Parts: sequence; structure tokens; C-alpha cells
Amino acid sequence: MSSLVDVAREAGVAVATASRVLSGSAHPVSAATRAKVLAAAERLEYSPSALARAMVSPHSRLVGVLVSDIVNPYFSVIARGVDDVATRAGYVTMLSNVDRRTETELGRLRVMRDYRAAGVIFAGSGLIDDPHLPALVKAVRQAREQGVRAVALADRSLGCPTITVDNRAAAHDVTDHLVSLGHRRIALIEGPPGMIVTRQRREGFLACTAAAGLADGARCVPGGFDHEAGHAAALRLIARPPLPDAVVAANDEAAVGVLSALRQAGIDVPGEISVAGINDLGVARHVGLTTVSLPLYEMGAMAARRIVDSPPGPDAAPGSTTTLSHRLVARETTARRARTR
Amino acid sequence: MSSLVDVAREAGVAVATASRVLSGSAHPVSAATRAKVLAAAERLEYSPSALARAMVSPHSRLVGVLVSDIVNPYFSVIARGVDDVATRAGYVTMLSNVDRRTETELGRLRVMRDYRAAGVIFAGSGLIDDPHLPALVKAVRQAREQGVRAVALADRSLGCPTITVDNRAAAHDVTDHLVSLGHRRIALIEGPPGMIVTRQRREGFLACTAAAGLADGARCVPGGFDHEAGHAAALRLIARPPLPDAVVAANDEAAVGVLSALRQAGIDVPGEISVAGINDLGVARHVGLTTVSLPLYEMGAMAARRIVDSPPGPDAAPGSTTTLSHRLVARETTARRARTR
DNA sequence: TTGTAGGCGTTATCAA
DNA sequence: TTGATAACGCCTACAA
Repeated sequence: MSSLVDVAREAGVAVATASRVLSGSAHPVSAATRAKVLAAAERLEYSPSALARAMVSPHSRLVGVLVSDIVNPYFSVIARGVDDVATRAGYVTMLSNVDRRTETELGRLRVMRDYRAAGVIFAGSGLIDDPHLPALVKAVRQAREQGVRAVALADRSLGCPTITVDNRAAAHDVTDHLVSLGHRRIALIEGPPGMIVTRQRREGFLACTAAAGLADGARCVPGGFDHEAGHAAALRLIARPPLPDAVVAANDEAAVGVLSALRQAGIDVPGEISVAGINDLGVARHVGLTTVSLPLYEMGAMAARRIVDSPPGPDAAPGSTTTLSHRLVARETTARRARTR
Repeated sequence: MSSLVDVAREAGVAVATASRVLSGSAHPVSAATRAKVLAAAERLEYSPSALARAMVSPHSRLVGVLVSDIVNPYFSVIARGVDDVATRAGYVTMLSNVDRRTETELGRLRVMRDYRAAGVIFAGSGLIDDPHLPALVKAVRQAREQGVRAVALADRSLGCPTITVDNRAAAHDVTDHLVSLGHRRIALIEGPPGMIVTRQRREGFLACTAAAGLADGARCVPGGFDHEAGHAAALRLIARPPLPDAVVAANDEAAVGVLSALRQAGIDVPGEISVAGINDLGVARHVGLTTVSLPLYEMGAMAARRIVDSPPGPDAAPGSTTTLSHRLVARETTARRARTR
């Protein structure tokens, strides 16, 4: 690898001059000199060291994204949004899986700060009564003081800007859709225990059923965010009749698990029971699942944009919250309640 | 952020000494001095600059992974394997989506080299008759000379170590499974046109059907790697009777698309037709899809291991190929051919 | 318009 | 065993 010194020597100019033309500086350089430098750089196949650049600038062109698990499509889509924006802006995405462990998140944040990341995006939901939260909050504050932008994609009280959706409202809306179709006994298959997003969606569900005077028919059962959890929860529902009129699953994946359990049991959807999810990932469209579309890609993209567009220096932006809108997408797994039982 | 200079001053020792204890050097340091330095570092919350370290060492602790699209679970699983190993070894994963564009891959490789990445993993399949391949091969060679390890996870003739599976054999084996179940007229729904992996799987399919004397019954139809492609291909198959006895889809996602098309058409699986995929991602287990299990996670993990375990310096390892084994997983979407038609 | 020089934070070399 | 110093490659005052 040839360095700026090599290029300067080859072009017969000072290092500073070479730097000025090659780094797109505003400093004036004569056309002739510029041409010489460019030619030399071309000949030597010069490519600036991103490391050295980052050393002397307020931050590197690295953007970190902390996800619970990249295999979960919820996070893949966010990561895709982050990376598209980052790449277009000349940045590189650093990815880390943290398995919902706040301590791991803390460790990864430190590593990213040590690379002088331009910013770090916290994509995962927080935990209820998280004993490690204070440590993370403190680390986030310090990182921000050092110029690392932080953005959260879920309500976590991290003391940094948050870009998220109203999970409570999303759960409310999908439940309301079921209510409006005439369903009276509705079950919610909850997300993983201990997660804030699980609580938010439960609250939305309960608020809607209560408002509709369906408190008696509303039933929350333990679940999770994957096929197996939804499948298992549905089996439990089936085992304890009467079957509810409708089911809201914690997310699309769980809803798909519910669908397969019902199908295996010979229960018709939406004839005998309606099923809905939340997220609207690829699978939902494919199986015709009624769900709530969440702007996941946009959340990632917007978070990245916030980072790459931000002027350098300590980040003083307060912990504002931007709430993106969601949208009910009615498909074939929900239908008007046909008969009484 | 306090630097090594700060720590040295605080401890009352020379910078070199502080560096020796804090970087775990083999150079001897007295216990007393060591303690002083450690205490000072603790007080100042010292954390070494990864950037400065990378500047003076042969490479950074960054591992790059180039995927076609992280939203595709095939790549998410690989990325997860890479990240798990990288993180455990104290490295950070840089992720880039390249949308199957070799030129983009080339650009991202350059960026990662500019960060002095320890290595770069090419996760995607190559293209047939790719006009940009020579440029990429050259860039890979140069990167390797500069100390960047390169690993490919598909047969691409990149001139670097390759860790992959035998796609030809995988397609052969799943086809053979169908043949052994008595199926005579078997259709292959191909992957995206122009991809090497598409050709390999087709070759395996054709080799198997030919060997079984089923050349007449073997039929290759255009498809793709997603739900929609599989769905559309199945519809075309249905539209032109007779329906084949069995279908091999290019991958699991396409197979799921096939299943839904058949279901919508009221065609029983596996009663009237057997369906199989390739990859064995989460969805396959869930829908009970017969498929071929590919060690995707292990491929990513092994590639990362190769990089983090490799001693620094120019990479001279020849373009060896490690082929990991696959395994047929028979589930409920395939069954013995019941009746003649 | 161009050049000189200092510094970013670390590790490694060479002396002491 | 410890210390001073030279890199690594770049950018940016400051000087000319």
C-alpha cells in the first residue's frame, strides 16, 4: 500500500498538498498541481488509510448496530436499513449480536467506542427491571460525550434519541380489527417474558378489549417470538376449550406457529378462528396473515441517517422520541365472526 | 477519553512501560510498577484506542463479511456464525450487503482493506461468466498480499481458501430421495438465472435423474430463491398438466412458496405430490419440509476462525477448498408415490 | 498557492 | 527492568 508520502514524493509536492487534493479539502490548489497529484495517486493506486483518517478526525466512518439476533428477520430488516444508508454515505456497518443481554450490549458499545464509531444503534427491546440498565445508561452518556452518536429503536430510557413505533397502539389496533369483525373471546399470545415490548403489546391488547367491554373474553397466554412458541401456545389453547374466536400473536413468526398448530388440529382459519400477528415481515405477506406493518427498514435507515448526517462533536441532543406510524394490514387469516357456538 | 500518556503520567512511569503492562506484552515489568500502572488505568477508566492499535499492528481486529442480502436467512445464519466466533476472539464484524453485484463487492473489499481488516469473507455465490470477476480476483490477491485474509463460502475461483458444501451432491441427494420413494416425473424449480449455485444444483438434479433413467420425466423450470418465485413456478407447473410426482425447489423458501401454491390449488402434499427444498433453515423445520441440511452457521464460524486464528502477515495460503458435509432431512412433505395416474 | 511541522495513541526498537 | 523515541498515515494550523 502506498501512502500519502509516496504520492507526494511521486508527484513532487509536499505531503500537505497531496492531502489537500486527495481529501477533497476546501483549501485552494492550482489546477496543475492538482493534476500532478491525481496522476501520481492513480499510478500508485493510492487509497487512503481509513484508520489514519479516523485517528485525526473526530470519529471514524463506522456505524455500529446492536441487535438481539441477526437471524431474527425483525433485526435483519433493520440491519438492512442501516447498512443501505451507511454504505451510501461512505460508512461501514459494524454488526453485533447481543442475545438480549444488556451486559453484552455494554461490552459491545465499549468496543465500538474504542473504534471511535460515528454512532451506535440499539435495535433491541429493553428488559423490565433490568439491573444492568444504569451501567448501560452511564456508558451511553460517556460515549455520547466522546462524540459517539447513540440511537435506540425501542423505548429503553437510554438517554439518547429514540426512533420507534407505538407498540401499544399497534397491538391495540390489531385487536380492534378483530373486535370490529365481531369477535368476543380473543386471546393474546404474549412475547417473551420480561421484555418491555411484550408488556407494551399486552397493554395495548388489554386496553382495547377492556374498552370494548370484552374483559371477560380477553385472555393472555405465555408465548414468545418464534414459531415454536406460537405453536405451543396454540396447542395449549386448543387443549382447553372453548377455543377463542380470535388470536393475536406477539409477532408474525409466532402467528405462523399458531396457524400451523390450528391447521394440524383441523381447525379452519379464518372460518372457525381468526389469527393476526404484528410486524409484517415477508412471511406474513406470503401466508396471507393479517398483521400490523411496522416500518422496520425505515427505522434502521432513519437511525443511520441521523448518525451520518450529524455534525461531529459531543452529542448533546436530548433523549427525544420519534414515533413512526404503523398500519393495519388485513389479509386472509381474519374474517367476520360467522356463527355462535 | 484518557490515553496511554495520561495513564503513564498518572502512574509516574514512561509511556512504554504503561503500554507493556496494559497490552499484555511479554516484556518483563516489576510487580510494583505493574500495580501502579493498573491502578492508574483503573482510576482514569483507560480504554485503549482500537484505531491507534491497528495503526501500528499488521491489521485491525475487524472482520468483514460480504453477503448478498442480510434479510435472506441463508446469509443471516452465516453472519451469525461469523459474528459469534469474531466476538469471542475480540474482533468486530463488519457487514455489507452487496446485492449480488460483483462491482459492489469489489468496492466493499477496498473499503475493508482501507480499515486494514483482518479478513474478509465472501458469503455469496458467484455469477456465471461474470465480466467483473477478474477485477475482483486481482483485488483479492492484492488484499491478501497486504495481509487481509480472504475466505469464500462458495465456489468462485477467487484465488483464496474456500469453505463450502457440495451443492451438486446436495441437489443430487434430495433428488435421489424422491427417486427412491418411487417418483418418476420430477421437476426442479431452479434458482435465480446466472448464478453458479443455480447451475450446480441443476447439474446435481440432472445427474441423478439421468442415472435413474428418468431423463424423460425430469423437468427444469425457472424459479428463484424466494417465496414468490417458488409460488409462481408451482402455478405454472399446475397450469400445464400432468402434475409431476415430485418437486425439488432451489431452496427452502422457494419450496414454501410451492407448498402454498399447491395448497391453494387443493393439491395434497405429500399425497398427490412430494415437495423438497435445500438449506434447512428454520422455516423448513416448521413446515415439516424435506430438505438438505447445509452447515451454514458452521461455514461462517469456520471462515471467521480461519481469519482470527491466522498469524499476521501476507496471506500465502493457496486457494484450497474445504467441503463441509450436508445431510438429507426427510420430513413430511415427501412420501412414497402411492398410485399411478 | 505551497510547504513545514505537530499531533492523534499505540507499539517496537534501542539505550540505559 | 525502565525510559526515550521513532514509526504508523493522515490532517491542519501556521508560515512562507
